[in-house]
Amino acid sequence: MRNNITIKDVAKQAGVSISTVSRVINDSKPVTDEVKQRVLDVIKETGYIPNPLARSLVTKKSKLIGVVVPELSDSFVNEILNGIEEIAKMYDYDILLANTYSNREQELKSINLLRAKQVEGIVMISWKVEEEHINYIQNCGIPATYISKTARNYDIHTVSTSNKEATYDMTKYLVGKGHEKIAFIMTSEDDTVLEMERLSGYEDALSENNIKLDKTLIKNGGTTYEKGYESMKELLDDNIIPDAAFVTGDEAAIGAINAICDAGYKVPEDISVAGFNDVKIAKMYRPKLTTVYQPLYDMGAVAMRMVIKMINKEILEEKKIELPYRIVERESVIDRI
Amino acid sequence: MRNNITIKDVAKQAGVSISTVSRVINDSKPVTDEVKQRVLDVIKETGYIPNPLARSLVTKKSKLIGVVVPELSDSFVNEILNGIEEIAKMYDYDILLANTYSNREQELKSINLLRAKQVEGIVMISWKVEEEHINYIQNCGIPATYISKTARNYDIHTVSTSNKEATYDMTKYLVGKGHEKIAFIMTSEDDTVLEMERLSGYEDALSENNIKLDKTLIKNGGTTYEKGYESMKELLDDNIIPDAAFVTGDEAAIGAINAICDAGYKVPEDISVAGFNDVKIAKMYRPKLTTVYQPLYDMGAVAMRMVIKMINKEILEEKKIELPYRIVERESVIDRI
DNA sequence: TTGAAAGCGCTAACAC
DNA sequence: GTGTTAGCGCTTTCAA
Repeated sequence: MRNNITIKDVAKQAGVSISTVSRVINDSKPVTDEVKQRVLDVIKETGYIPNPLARSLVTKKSKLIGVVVPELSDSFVNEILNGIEEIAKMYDYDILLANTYSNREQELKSINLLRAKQVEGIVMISWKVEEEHINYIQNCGIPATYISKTARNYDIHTVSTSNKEATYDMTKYLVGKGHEKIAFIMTSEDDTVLEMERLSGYEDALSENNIKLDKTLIKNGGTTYEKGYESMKELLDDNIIPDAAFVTGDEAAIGAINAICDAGYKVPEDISVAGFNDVKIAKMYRPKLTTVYQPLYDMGAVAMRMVIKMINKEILEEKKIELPYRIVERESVIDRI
Repeated sequence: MRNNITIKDVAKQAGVSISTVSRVINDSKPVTDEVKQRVLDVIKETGYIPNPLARSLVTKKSKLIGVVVPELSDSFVNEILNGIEEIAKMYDYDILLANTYSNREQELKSINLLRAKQVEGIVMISWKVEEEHINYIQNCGIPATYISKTARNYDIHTVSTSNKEATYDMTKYLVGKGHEKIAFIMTSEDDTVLEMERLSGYEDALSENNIKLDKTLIKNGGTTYEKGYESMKELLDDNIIPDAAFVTGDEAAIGAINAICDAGYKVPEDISVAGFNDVKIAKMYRPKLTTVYQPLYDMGAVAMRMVIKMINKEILEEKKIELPYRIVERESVIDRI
C-alpha cells in the first residue's frame, strides 16, 4: 500500500519490460491478452499508481486546470465553482485553486503560480479583469476562459449573461408593476463596461416608459451585503425614498432590504427590492427575493468545457458565450397598480 | 515569455553548468557573487520559471496539499476553506481541491486521486468520516487532519469545537430565557458520535433544570436549509408547538424559521430559534440569528498548520485541537421571563 | 567554487 | 508484440 511502487517494480514482478507495463496502463499499443492480464494482476496486487509527475514531465500534460477566484465565501463564486469542479472531474482534470481577494497583485501572483505549476488551462472568475493580466496569460499561451462582469469587451473567451438586457427587463418589470421612482444600486466600485451596460439597460427601460432619469437614485456600491446596506442607507438618510430598488447582486439586495427595515420601512409594502443572480440565499430570505436568475452552475460548466476544448485544440464556434437569464418573481416586489 | 525555457537554456546563456544554475535558484551551495549575478540576470531576462514537476520528481515534494470537501456551496465549508487557503499560501503550498458531494465512493476516489497527484498532506472536511477511509489514508502514510463532526472518536488529528459543551450552553441559555418546550433539531442523518455528544449536552441542560425530556421534540434532519424546513414543518404538522427550537446548523435554522413563518407563527414572538456555527447568513437574515459561534476560518487555518507541521515532521503537542465557541445573542430568541 | 553524470518515474520512438 | 533506450527538467552526489 506504500507509495513507492514504480513501473519498474511492476515490470520486474510481472516479468516484462517497463514499456509493456506502460502500454497496458495507457493501453497505447497492442499487448497480448495473457501478458496484459499478468501485468494487471501485479498492479492490483501492489496497488501501483503511476506517478503523474513523471508522466506529465514527459507528456507535457499536467492534467491540471487553474481556477482563480476573487473570493471563496461568495455564493456567486461558489455556485460557479460547483459547475467547474464537476466538468473538470468528468474530463479527468484536477483543479488548482487560487484565491485573490480581488487583489490585483495577488491575482498576478496567482497566475504566475498556476503557470509555474504547469496548468494546462485557466478559468478566471474575477469581478474586474485587468488588461495586463489578460495579455500576460495570452503571452504565456495558456488557454483561458473568463467569467467576469467586465471581460466582454476584450478579445478573449468569456461566458456571461446578457447584462444589459437583463437589467432592461427587470427595470421594465418593475415599471410594469407601477413603480416609478426606482433606485438603481450597482455592485462594482468602478465605471466598468458592465456597469455601463447595466446602466444603459436601466436607462432605456425608464425612458421608454417616459420616466425621467433621476441621478440621485443611482448608487455604486459593491457585491457584499454590507455594501448593499450602506448604499441603501445613504439614500434613505438623504431622505430619498424610492418606490423600488433594483440592486444588481442578491447579497447586496438583502443588505438593502435590511437597511430599509432598519429605517422603519417595510419590504415590499413601502419599498420593493429586486436582486440579481438568484443565489441560494435569494430563496432562503424572507421576503423571498425577486431577482434575475443566472445559470451560475452552467456558467462554470461551460467555461470549463471551453478551456478543455481549447486545450485539445478543438475549434470553438464562438469566443463569447451568453447564457440565458430570466426574471424570477418572488415576494420582494409588490404590485402597485 | 514562453514556457519552454529550461535550466539548460539559462545555463548556456549564462555560460555556466546547469548545476550552478540549480544552486543559485535554490541557493543550496555557495556560488561566486559574480556568477550568481550573471545567472540571476539571465533568469530575469528570459523569464525562466523552474519546472516544479521535474523538481518534485526528484525531491519527492509536490508542494501540494489535497483538500477534500463534502460540498462547495455551503458556507460552513467555505469559511473554513478561506482559512485553509490562506495558510497554504503562506507556506507556499498549493491546494488541490476535491469535492465529494458527501458521497462515500466519491470520497474514496478523491483520496486516491489526491494520492496519485502526490499531495504531501490532506485536509479533510467531511460531515461524516468513514473509518475505512481513515485507515486507507493512514496506510498510505499521508499526513492528514480532519475537520469533521464525527472524527473525534478516532485516533487521528482533528480540529473541532466542543460540541457537547456548546450544545449544553445554548440549551441552558434557552432555558434561562424561560423556554421549556425546546425542540432539538440535529443536522446529520445518522447517529454519529457528534449527535450523541450534542444530544447529551441538550439532555444534561434540560435535566439540570428539571425539564422532562420529550423525545417527540427531537428531530434529525440534515445541514441544508431544506432539511431544516422539513424537520420543523413535521413538528408543526404534528401539532407540536415548541417555545423554542435549537437547530444545530444555521442554514437549517433559517429553514426552520421559514417553516414556522409559513405555518403562521412568528419568530421569535411565538417560537424562538437558535442556530449553530454563526455562518455569514446568520447576520444577514432577519430576525438576526442567535447562534453558537465557531471560529471557522481559524479551524481551517489550524488544520492546515497541523498538516504542514506533520509534513515537516515537527512534533505536535496535541492530536486533537478544540477551538473555543461562544453564544452570539441576536434577535431570534426572545426572553419569556 | 564549479562541472559531469547519475537518476527521479515515466513515455515514445526505434529496433527486433 | 515486446524490449531497449533516449530523454522530459531538475537535484544531488562525486570529482576536480
